[in-house]
Amino acid sequence: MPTITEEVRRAPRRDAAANREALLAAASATLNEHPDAGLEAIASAAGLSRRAVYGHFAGRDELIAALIASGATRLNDIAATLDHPHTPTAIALLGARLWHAVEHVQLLAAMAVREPHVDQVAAALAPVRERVGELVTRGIDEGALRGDMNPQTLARLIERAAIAVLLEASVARLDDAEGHRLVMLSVLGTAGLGWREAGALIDAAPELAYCPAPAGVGTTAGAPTAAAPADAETGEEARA
Amino acid sequence: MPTITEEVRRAPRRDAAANREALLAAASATLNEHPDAGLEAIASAAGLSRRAVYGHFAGRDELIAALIASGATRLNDIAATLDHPHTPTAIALLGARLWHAVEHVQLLAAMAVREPHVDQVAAALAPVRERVGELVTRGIDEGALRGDMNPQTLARLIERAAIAVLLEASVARLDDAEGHRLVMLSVLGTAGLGWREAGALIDAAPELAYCPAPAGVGTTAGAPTAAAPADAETGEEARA
DNA sequence: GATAACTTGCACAGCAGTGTGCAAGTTCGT
DNA sequence: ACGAACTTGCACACTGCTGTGCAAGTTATC
Repeated sequence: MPTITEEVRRAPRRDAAANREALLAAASATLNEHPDAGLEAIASAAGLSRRAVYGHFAGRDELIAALIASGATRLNDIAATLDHPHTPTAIALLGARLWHAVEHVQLLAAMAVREPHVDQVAAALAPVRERVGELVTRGIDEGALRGDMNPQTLARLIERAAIAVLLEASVARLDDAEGHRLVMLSVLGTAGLGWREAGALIDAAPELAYCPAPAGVGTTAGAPTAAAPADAETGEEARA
Repeated sequence: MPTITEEVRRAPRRDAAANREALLAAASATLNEHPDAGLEAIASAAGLSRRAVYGHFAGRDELIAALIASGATRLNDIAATLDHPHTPTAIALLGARLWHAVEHVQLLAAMAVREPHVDQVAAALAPVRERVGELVTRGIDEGALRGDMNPQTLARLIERAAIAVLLEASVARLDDAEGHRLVMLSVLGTAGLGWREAGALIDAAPELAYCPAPAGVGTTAGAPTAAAPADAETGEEARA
């Protein structure tokens, strides 16, 4: 007897939650290709009508807000559950991990420039920024990272370097292994390491080696023309 | 007697051209802060009414198109009138030169992500891309740049590294000298040089030294609340 | 100072998107 | 199979922008 307040109410239908997820997934996919896509496009990509969206979200902004929150959580988790005694390795590792969340990064990056959401993205991503800031400061103190610029600035540049590769991934058709290595190289280069040094570091550290996709899921960068349900890809699975 | 076809027509008023320039300048300033600003905002920033805009441009898109074209010309010129036997120096120099055209780069970068203009920006910027591609290829062949990635890819990453700094300039308040050095460091780092190596290179090459603003013009990054005419900045001056 | 060039203000049409209300349908849970 | 949960389709109001027409004003130029 699930009394909510004082009324006997039937449990919500299971497909409702499923549709909500479908909407989020479709929104993620659609907005990655057309960041200004309307609710119509998103809804129909999820196999629903525009009207149905308002049954799950208060409106467009709330839908996107949920998307941002979910993406940011993912990225923040990545940054939080990560460390390595050798700071450059830690930073490369961070880049590599981000590679496995490309779509999220791409989406967040797109929204970080679209007016209603700028502040929200910035706020939601504060933890990662914080973490990167720590790593960079530590690295500079150890003399393991470049000592010729402000830690804050360096942190932002590293962040942008990573994003640059992840965005480039959509243009140039990078396969998983390429992308994996490229983010690390780019990030390390920005961090001050010479290219041979960076390459050697990556090849030496087993943690940084590329291990092919765990299952058959496949982190596709080029999206499937939308309209593909693509269920479980919003907030699940996280293993080393 | 200025007969155009067969009618005697008075020469166009001089202030019309001035207003056109004012519009372009205002648009540049306004769009740099609010990339989605409407014609109303732009026009009034230029001291004109929205209606007057249509006397100079067919519409919003054409106004922006003009802006893009002008900005791209500037950047293409920079890339064209530039070379140095030492490839890394050439690349650093390119970065440094771009620093003196921050506003243009910022604007172009913003428009390169706004739907109606994506293709146009890409097309207009082809020459710079071409040039960067040449330099990178040359550098790799010489062994002066990193040899661990596709030239095309490296070129794009260097491009993005430069843009990253120029965008960061708006956030962190970088003064001219800082920015100048930072772009070069960032670009060289992405190109594969270690940070000490890059620093040494910059300090050694007199071409790369920062020489303060030529006149009292000042390439301000933080915009002057718009409404500033800022006349000659469309397509002039190019020296070695 | 006449006159064309240019600006203004307003009114209007149009478009694309959002958010709502409601009646009718479909589908899941019990 | 009943009923609630959920979806649909349509209609509508509303917002914020673009683009146009026109009459009346201002201003540079001849």
